[in-house]
Amino acid sequence: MRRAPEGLLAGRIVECEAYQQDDPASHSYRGRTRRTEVMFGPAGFLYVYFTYGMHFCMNVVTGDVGEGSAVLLRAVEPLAGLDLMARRRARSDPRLLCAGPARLSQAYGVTGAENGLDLAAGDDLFVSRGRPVGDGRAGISARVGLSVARERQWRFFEVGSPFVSRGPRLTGSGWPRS
DNA sequence: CACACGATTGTCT
DNA sequence: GACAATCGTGTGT
Repeated sequence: MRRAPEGLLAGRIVECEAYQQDDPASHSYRGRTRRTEVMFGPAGFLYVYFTYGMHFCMNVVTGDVGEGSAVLLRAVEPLAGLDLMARRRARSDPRLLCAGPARLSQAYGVTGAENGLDLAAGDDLFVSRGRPVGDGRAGISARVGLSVARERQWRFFEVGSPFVSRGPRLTGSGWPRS
């Protein structure tokens, strides 16, 4: 849920990935740096990183203080504020509003300014329990876009949802098996 | 200080 | 499927 001056946004998380410190693919793998500072803080805070010179991606910090773990939010099923999302994304197809970590951040208006935000502190940005993924609809696969640690099946998504991002490119054109 | 690269996306072939 | 866009970050000299 996102409450901003421009309007109210709501969505249901349908895809995410886990990253922890003992994980070559994690930003926290090589220890604490200025960029990964938030990852090593308490759980429930927002870790936003900037990549490819133009994109922001958001994570929810999950571990104990000093640990360096987080969950990357990769896709959301838009529920409210689709018009605002469409304006920010310059696209109106609901399936392309929040399907992908950078698309999601753009639709939600999340940038580096939100890095380190306490998700439990107020109602500007937070995660709450919504409609759960149905029985047998929880997909598991390797994480997307990595060149290392491909053996770790730490991507979780709702099978068949039109709102998830594309599957791992290196494994072919189809969806990974659940 | 120099340099290679990235938890991506959009567009074109 | 291929590739450009675009710059902060981490590493090495």
